[in-house]
Amino acid sequence: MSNNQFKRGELYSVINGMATTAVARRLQKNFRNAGLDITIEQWSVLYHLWKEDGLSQLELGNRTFRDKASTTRLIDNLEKQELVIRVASKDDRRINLVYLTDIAKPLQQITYELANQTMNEALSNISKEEIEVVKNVFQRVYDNLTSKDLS
Amino acid sequence: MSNNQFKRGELYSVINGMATTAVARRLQKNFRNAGLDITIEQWSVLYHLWKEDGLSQLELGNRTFRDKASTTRLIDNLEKQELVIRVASKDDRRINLVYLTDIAKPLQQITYELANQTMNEALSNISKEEIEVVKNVFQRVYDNLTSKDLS
DNA sequence: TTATATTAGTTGCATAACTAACTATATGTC
DNA sequence: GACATATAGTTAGTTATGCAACTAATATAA
Repeated sequence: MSNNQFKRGELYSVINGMATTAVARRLQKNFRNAGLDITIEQWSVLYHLWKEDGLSQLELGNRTFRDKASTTRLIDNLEKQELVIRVASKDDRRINLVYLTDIAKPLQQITYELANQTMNEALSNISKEEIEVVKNVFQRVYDNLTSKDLS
Repeated sequence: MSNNQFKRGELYSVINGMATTAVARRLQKNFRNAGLDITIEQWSVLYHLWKEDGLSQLELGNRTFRDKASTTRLIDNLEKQELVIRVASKDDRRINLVYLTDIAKPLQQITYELANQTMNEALSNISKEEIEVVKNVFQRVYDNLTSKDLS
């Protein structure tokens, strides 16, 4: 086992455990402290609906990197909290289009502010150039692992 | 909301959803294809025990970035699969020391190989310098969010 | 030395993840 | 039109996560 390989193994635990978990936990805590009763997973769905309302469940799953079973239950919970509603598509009745309710709409601004605030804390003392490298590396990692699928 | 801030909000979804999830899923798949019946979360615990056997549950939680409740249940499952055993410390009977069993020990080599192989796939075409930047950024993100705790 | 506080671990409750098997609707082919 | 196939979503089963409240053991302080 070469030294280079071992370093890559170490990187795995860095990537997967540490920083992203810390960011997620802090953002969740900031939501809670602000009296917002939503999870960051629910927020990730709302985030895409604020950008484009009325997406299908499958499209929401693609954009948030979830399989369809996970997406189903997240939307179950969002619907229970009356933040979204499912509407069967008229063109294709297999498809559920997901729409924001009037309860969800005003949450956009406050949650964006909390997310920005959290990222500012997380990324203070980190340069734009470094951020660009991270984004770029992550995109390429994603591409490396999804282009040729194993099944 | 400044343009810079918005970019940081975008970064959050990149960091948290995409690449790390893809790496975790691929590694899990590679374990399964090799006939290994362990989760990557269980592996993260074994990984630290292979480096240093007989850690306390709390110490294992610290090293794998989990709270003590999650650690308890992860070790419950590892114990059910007979991969580790709990031994009460003689010095302080509140403490459980966690030890690898003879079943777990031979898994080290094969899982390291699969992890390295997965990271090689994930990081092909990514330079050492870029990897260093990512590691460094993640360490600083973690430090930024854990030095001054909110509670 | 007894009362109080701290620490390590467990348990209950809720949310979320993935796989595999399932239902229902649409599409394609003969 | 009928049969096979593909697609969107749901459900069952298992594992994992976090918070809060709890127990048991140890340390501190009066």
